[in-house]
Amino acid sequence: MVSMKMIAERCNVSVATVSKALSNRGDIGEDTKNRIRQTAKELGYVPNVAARALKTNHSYNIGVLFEEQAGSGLTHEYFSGVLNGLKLQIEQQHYDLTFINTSFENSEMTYLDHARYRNFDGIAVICCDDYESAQVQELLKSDIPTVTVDYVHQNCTAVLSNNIKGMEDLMKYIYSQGHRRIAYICGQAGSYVTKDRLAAFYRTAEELKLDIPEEYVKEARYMETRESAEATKALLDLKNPPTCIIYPDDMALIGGRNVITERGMTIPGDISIAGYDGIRMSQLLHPKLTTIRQDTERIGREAGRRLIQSIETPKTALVERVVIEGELLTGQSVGKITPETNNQF
Amino acid sequence: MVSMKMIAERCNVSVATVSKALSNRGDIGEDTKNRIRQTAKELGYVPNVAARALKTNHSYNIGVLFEEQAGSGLTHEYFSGVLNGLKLQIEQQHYDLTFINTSFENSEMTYLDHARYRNFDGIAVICCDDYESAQVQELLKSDIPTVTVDYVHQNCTAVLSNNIKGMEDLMKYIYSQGHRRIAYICGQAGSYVTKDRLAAFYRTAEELKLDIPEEYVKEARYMETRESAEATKALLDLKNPPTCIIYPDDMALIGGRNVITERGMTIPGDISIAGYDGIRMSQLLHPKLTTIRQDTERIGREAGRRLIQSIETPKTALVERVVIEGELLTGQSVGKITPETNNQF
DNA sequence: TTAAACTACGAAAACGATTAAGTGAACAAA
DNA sequence: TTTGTTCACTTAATCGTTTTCGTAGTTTAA
Repeated sequence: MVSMKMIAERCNVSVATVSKALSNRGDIGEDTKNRIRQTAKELGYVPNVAARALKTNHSYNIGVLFEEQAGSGLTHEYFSGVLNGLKLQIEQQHYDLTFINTSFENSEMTYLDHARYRNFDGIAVICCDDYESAQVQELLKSDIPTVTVDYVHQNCTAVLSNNIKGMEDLMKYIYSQGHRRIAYICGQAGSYVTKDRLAAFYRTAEELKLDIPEEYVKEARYMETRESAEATKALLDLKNPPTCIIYPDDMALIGGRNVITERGMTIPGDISIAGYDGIRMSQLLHPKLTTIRQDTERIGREAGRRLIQSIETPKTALVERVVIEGELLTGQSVGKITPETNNQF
Repeated sequence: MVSMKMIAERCNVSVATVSKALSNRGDIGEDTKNRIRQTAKELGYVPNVAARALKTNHSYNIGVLFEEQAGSGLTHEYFSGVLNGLKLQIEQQHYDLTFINTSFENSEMTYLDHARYRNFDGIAVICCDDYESAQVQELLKSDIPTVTVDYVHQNCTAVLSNNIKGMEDLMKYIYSQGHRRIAYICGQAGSYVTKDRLAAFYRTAEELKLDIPEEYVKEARYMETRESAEATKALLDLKNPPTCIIYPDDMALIGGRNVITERGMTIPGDISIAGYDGIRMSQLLHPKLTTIRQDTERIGREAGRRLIQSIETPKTALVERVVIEGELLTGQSVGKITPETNNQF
């Protein structure tokens, strides 16, 4: 490997001079600088990041926590979309992205230990089974600049998809189509996302003067088509079934959708359904799904931008709450219905 | 940050002794070793990977090339599945995973430069727009241990999904259901995957004594629903349309599926379709797709395992071709048809 | 008793960069 | 001429490890 030392010898200068020439700062003559840079290029010099990090304590590396139940997190379109946005943004700003190791078979390293070990300049927490766990909390409380997605911690800047507005938009659209009996299969309790959406669901219902019977709200984990199928069955079996069901996400919706079509009901003729996320597939299905598209790339990019900002100018760094708006995709899975339909019971 | 020096002072030994105690090698007394390890734990010592890498030239870090047309590669279920497998495997073996930077706005670093800069012990090439580009070739030819997925280079161990067997299985199953007029919308030429599948398609057709008119083979890029929709239209408009269409992948299939249903045709009543990949959604649709499930996690894991093997025992390292079998999911999108149907023209 | 061998540790160089402080030359001001 | 100031560069310390070699002290062999 070609080092500064070699360049220094070749140019008959000291290593310090080479450093100054390449980093473009410090006192150095114009012509020497050019001569050095030229030779560096000729020799194919690449700086040694380990040496630099050792000296400067600055790794230009961001750690990303991407914990995943069942080990399949990377294949979730929402999270992988966010990760992709994050990656694009930080690469643009000349940082690299390394996964925070989530395997502790033999080692006893915590997330924070791992972050220190790798000398991450900053940390992005994208997805995580249990934010309240000791390990994650230790990480969030640490003094390493950290940004979280869809989770709020006092110490960290958070980028949040506007689930409140999203749910509100969705509800109001459904209402505008004439629906008055709206059910909601929400994702697992304990998640911030669920909490926000559920609160928005109830609040909007109140605003619209809708009565939401207790049995209209079921729980099914995100992405779990079986659970959403079960919940759908329960809803359809009610004495007064809803005219529209909102699902935790587009994938979970499919589970319910299958139950509905198996029963010979049509969408949106006999019942309307709405999803969340706006995954690619949602706009390819027939009928196109009514859903909220989340701008995953934007979420990831904002997270990256803020994180690097707080790394590079710590004094001006604020703990911010950045909210990214979703977009209502009306699709065709929520149909127009007449008032009578709502009162058929 | 607590360093070896601090531990050394606290224990009244030299730094060298601490190093030996913690690395568990070298000559050292049993009791001193324990004393040192104890203090290290108490102080919360974490090794400094930069210093270690600088000295040993071993970063315990794997670079992954994940290049992505349109910047959305991470959301492709196949690739993200492979990446996930890779991540799981190498973390198990105490390596970390860092993305090879694909942004060159201001910098002029090539992939290889970036790999050298980060001192990657090994490289995994998971997905890549153009394997033949100078940059990628430079990387593959370099002396850094490298493993490729679904691409073969003389220097590198390759992990390959068995596209040949997969296509053969698919064809034979379709044939067994009575189909004799089988069309294939293949992915973009230039990809190894396409080449293999296309060759297998023709070879199996020959074996089955099937006649494949030239117009039965169309091209549409992977994941591109519009292009597959166009190709489907062309096929349906033929004087002698096929009774079954094989798509580049499950996602592209949806494009074709929509065209078919828009024309009022039923699947598999009026026409049969088959996909590839076996994405989650494929088994949730009605009818379930006939497709080949690729074992993405296994592919990723194998890639990781072989890569680390060739890093840690370079002498025994072979350039291997590891083939991972897919699995036929029969689904219901390919229907049984009678001989007459095949000869209706 | 003496030499050889072994044990347990320390001293010091090295990895490749950064950076504060120092130095000699050139030049300007007094 | 002397003094002070810039300029352009060098010296040398430093970051936290690893690793080779050296060396006391102890044990064993002759």
